[in-house]
Amino acid sequence: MSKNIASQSKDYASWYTDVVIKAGLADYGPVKGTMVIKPYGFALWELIKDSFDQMIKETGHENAYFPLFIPKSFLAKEADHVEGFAKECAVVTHTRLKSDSDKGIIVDPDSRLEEEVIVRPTSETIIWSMYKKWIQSYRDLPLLINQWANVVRWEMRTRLFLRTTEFLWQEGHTAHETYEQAEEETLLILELYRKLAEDFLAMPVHTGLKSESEKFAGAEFTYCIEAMMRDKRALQAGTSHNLGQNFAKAFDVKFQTKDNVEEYVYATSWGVSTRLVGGVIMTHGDEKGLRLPPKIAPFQVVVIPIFRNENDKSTIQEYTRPIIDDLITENVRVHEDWRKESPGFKFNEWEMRGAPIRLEIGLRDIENNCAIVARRDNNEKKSIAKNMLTGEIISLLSDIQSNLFNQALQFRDENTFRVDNYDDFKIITKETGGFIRCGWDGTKETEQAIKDETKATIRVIPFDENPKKLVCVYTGKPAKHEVIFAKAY
RNA sequence: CGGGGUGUGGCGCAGUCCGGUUAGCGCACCUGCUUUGGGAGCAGGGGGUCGGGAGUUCGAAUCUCUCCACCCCGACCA
Repeated sequence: MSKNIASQSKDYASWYTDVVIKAGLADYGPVKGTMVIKPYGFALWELIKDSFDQMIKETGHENAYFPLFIPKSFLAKEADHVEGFAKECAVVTHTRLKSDSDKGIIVDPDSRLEEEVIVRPTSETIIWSMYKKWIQSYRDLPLLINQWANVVRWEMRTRLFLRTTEFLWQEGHTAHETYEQAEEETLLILELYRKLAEDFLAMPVHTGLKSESEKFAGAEFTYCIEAMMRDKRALQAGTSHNLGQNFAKAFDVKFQTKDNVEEYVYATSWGVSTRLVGGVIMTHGDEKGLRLPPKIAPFQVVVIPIFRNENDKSTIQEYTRPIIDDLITENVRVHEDWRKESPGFKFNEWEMRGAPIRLEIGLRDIENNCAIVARRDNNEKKSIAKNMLTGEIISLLSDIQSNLFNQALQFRDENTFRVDNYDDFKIITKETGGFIRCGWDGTKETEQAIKDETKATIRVIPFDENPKKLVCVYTGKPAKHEVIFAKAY
């Protein structure tokens, strides 16, 4: 157990906050609910971002940027959409401040805007207002645009990375000729999200459909990836929406088909956010702090030199230089820690910060022509000959990557329960925690009743569902779907 | 928005009940020396409108009033 952070098993919430702050990922901003993403945390986000950016570019998407400010009236054009976001919109009503002898600086009442402007909580409306200008013919389709941006949702309760007033994300907005093409796009992106989560973040996810009540405001269908955190709660890690013609109709976006018929465009939108960083922390972290999957770790290898004096220091520098150069040549992200702190202090600190591999090099190793390699995922530590180091480290990194995934998968499986009666359901939600796989009669009423009584919600109707022969866990009627219930973030 | 709590160097706290020296402790920070293979030691040093305002008093971190901020727990959310 670490000296500086709360115990994960005893106080999960404090553990999480401690790790985020003390590992240097983020800090609180001065406005309630805002956060500063510090360099180490931002490097982590950038690696996630770059991985996904490459995936969408490979599948024909292009990046663009739309404005932060949206006319208030735009939001109202799609009924469900406005309903979903109205309660959490930041609104710009004035454009000037002025100094006041009593109160210092005040909002200048003369600067009130005629049409108030909202800060985007998401960009469907402004993007579709533009798509109307850009789309006339089937030749303009599909239109596959993504943007990396910040959005603002004025939340009541916030938590670093998981729910902040302002957060960073990507939002893809595509336009298609047919419903089928939109559906295909929605599922393609969901698959990329699965890949991002599982292959890069080493975070196993369930893929599937959201229930009617959990879907995005304005969507026909919402698909999602859903992960289990180490406190056994669920985290929605990404969503992909088939918007049908809802926004096309709201913004009057029509195109001419090959047959010269006018038709509304079919749309999708999809997003993942900095919440993924929270997911990584809560999927892999342990009592010592973070454990970062090598593919997204800002520093895959941290070199800790062990020296007594300036003389030792230069000897070690000389010995270490080619080792590091070799790793860098192989595209390994290396960090050297030459600070004055003691080696023990650095060991603990880099363990807390989740560096996958620590490379210890002292005079003793130079004598033996080797170095000590310690892995964060399972605490193994061994001496490796100098000429074997690069190869060994590269294979270790991929080993750590898959080990973290397997550990997380095993944890999820151990905490997933198949249940066929409501008594067991209640016991698990109340005492055990975890995912519950069970039958559901498909009604809103049942879903709501279960939520009210147990706080568990339908996280996902998984693609691999098999509702035949199942009964609804609540009503006992034949199940329409097999679903996963859990308490969620 | 309801319930609870906390505001004192950068961080964490003591002191507040019962007013009275120069507001104290730990961590962090700076300097020097000795250390360095699992969170180093010693010595010296810097840093405070005690959340803001008003009041009571010879005297307020401490008592009164008031405002503000933040945190935790509940209803909504990527």
